[in-house]
Amino acid sequence: MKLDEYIGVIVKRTDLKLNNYYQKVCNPYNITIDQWMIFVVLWEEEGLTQNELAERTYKDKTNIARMLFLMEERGFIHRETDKKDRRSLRVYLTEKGRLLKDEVLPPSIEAYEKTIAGLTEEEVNQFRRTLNIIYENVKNF
Amino acid sequence: MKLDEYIGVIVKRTDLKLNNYYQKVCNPYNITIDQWMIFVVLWEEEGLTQNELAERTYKDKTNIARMLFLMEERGFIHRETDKKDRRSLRVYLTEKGRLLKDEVLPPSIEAYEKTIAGLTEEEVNQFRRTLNIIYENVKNF
DNA sequence: TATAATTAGTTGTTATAACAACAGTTTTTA
DNA sequence: TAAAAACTGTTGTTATAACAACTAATTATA
Repeated sequence: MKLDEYIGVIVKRTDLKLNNYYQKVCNPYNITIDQWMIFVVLWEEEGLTQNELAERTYKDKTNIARMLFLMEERGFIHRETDKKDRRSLRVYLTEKGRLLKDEVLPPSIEAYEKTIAGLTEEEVNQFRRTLNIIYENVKNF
Repeated sequence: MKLDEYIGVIVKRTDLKLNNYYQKVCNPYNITIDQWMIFVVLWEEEGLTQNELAERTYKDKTNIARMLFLMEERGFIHRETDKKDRRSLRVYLTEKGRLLKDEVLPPSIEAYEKTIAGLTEEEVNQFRRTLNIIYENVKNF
């Protein structure tokens, strides 16, 4: 079986390019693509715990912790210990982090449009469905 | 726009799980999933240069060099300077690397089957086509 | 043919991914 | 209610990803 026939290989190949592309969209704002993911979540809802952020971004809590450390250091977010459960840290945007939304969101959406250029809406939906089946097939291994 | 709506995000999410899955298939043989990719290429054709390997695995030549360094250290491959072009290193499997093929290939193919479980052949083909369009859309940014 | 440009691979740096082990806190349960 | 179990986040480690800067070898060109 040739390398390209493995679904994992072509998904990874595409993921890397998508990453590069979205990273370039983020570069003018000096954020990484993974920080961008955290921002997209926080722009919708602040005050999540690190665990909740990890779930929503499909990332490991270990790595989320380190990303948030960098984002805090750079003044985009701050973290507060939950009063009721002192194990949890709740994550809030700073003014700097909030202001980024209006700058970063338009080019993000534009990038999305370019990603699906040449595809019909039905093709995109079918793609999402199939990708989801594949995700479900492998997620518990 | 919600995080999950971005194609890049759901592709990455699936890629990570696929990676985890294939890594678990590789674990019994003490190789990483990225080393597995290099093996799959070398089992088909030895004597490629590092650049050629980088192209075929869609990886950066910098990273390929470091992966091959580890694989050489662990006795899976060896590298020989090309006689005609002394800049190039050609990569060959050792006996240890070659013997791995019969062990690793069957579970790899089995993993592929599990990946596409519940999908028709046409759905898989359509998925490959759409993924390819997305890849082409973003690869040059 | 001497110099410039290109090519192949390496080294250094910053960031993410996964996993194991750990500390402190909270919840279960015996 | 005291001990055990579960939970939240951190630290340490190994490996990959991307990029810039570099060495050495080869090819192009003036």
